[in-house]
Amino acid sequence: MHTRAPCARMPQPGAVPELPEVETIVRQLAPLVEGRMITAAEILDPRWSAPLSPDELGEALLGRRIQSLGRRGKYIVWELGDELHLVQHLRMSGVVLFEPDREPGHVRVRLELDGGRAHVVVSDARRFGTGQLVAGAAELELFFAERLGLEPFDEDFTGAHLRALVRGRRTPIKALLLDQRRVAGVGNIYADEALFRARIHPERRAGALTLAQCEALREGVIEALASGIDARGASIDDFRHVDGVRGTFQERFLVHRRAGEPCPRCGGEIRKLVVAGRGTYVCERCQPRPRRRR
DNA sequence: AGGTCGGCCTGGCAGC
DNA sequence: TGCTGCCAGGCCGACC
Repeated sequence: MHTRAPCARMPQPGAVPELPEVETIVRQLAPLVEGRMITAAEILDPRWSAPLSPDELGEALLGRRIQSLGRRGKYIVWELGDELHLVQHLRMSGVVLFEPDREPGHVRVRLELDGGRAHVVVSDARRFGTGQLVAGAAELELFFAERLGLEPFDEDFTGAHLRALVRGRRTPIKALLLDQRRVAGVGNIYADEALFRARIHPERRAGALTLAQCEALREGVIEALASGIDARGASIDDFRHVDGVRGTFQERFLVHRRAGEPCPRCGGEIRKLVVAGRGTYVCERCQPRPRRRR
């Protein structure tokens, strides 16, 4: 049992890795693993390696040199040479640790690098995380093309681009933001923060947004994500840096998980709703509720 | 074909 | 105190 400062009003459970959390991991881990060789690979959970068996995936990783570590959406991409890639997703509770002081719980993967000079451990309490091999540069492109829209920091991610994405869509704007095929990397936390910044109600019909609102939303998404990266991610429950340290973005949430607290902009009360099946936090004074229509 | 919903999974919490 | 049950939530596939 490690000591943990008792935290008043600490919401549980939570924080899932989204773009800023994955970016934080990749930035920290890349210089520690790039150029190193995988000299042992132990996969302890067949769900992680599926459809390959743990042995098959372990075998494929063995003897590979890590060329580079990158991110696309919420995926971590391990480039292993000869156009082979390990595409890793942390899903709900995945954590990647480098040389952990203590053995963490729920270890699913253990990589030994350079004959034991370094170790990487993947821990994942809820077991949704995955690692799959994608062979070929074109195949990797296709893998992401089928699953992910533009990166929010791509220069083509503009208000006009968003306007084109939402056109004719009747789904709530929050559901659209959470759809990785439309916008890559935004999850529940950053969707709430981005919509608050843009003063748009999460239940607003996507297709009803004006160009000006799409431009504001683009700004909101980028500012929320950049702020999250700057704070090295949010740790409510599971998320940790590669050295086990917590992120700090949860301290900077404007509305997310702040039901009952005053809005930082107008002082009105922050409310919790359910939108697209997700806990959703909103200041309905700053983000006016859409009029009922059909 | 766009939209919605259930399943996967488990720690932690509420409720009794 | 200890047990049960319920919830979160990314992504995928089934369904309408």
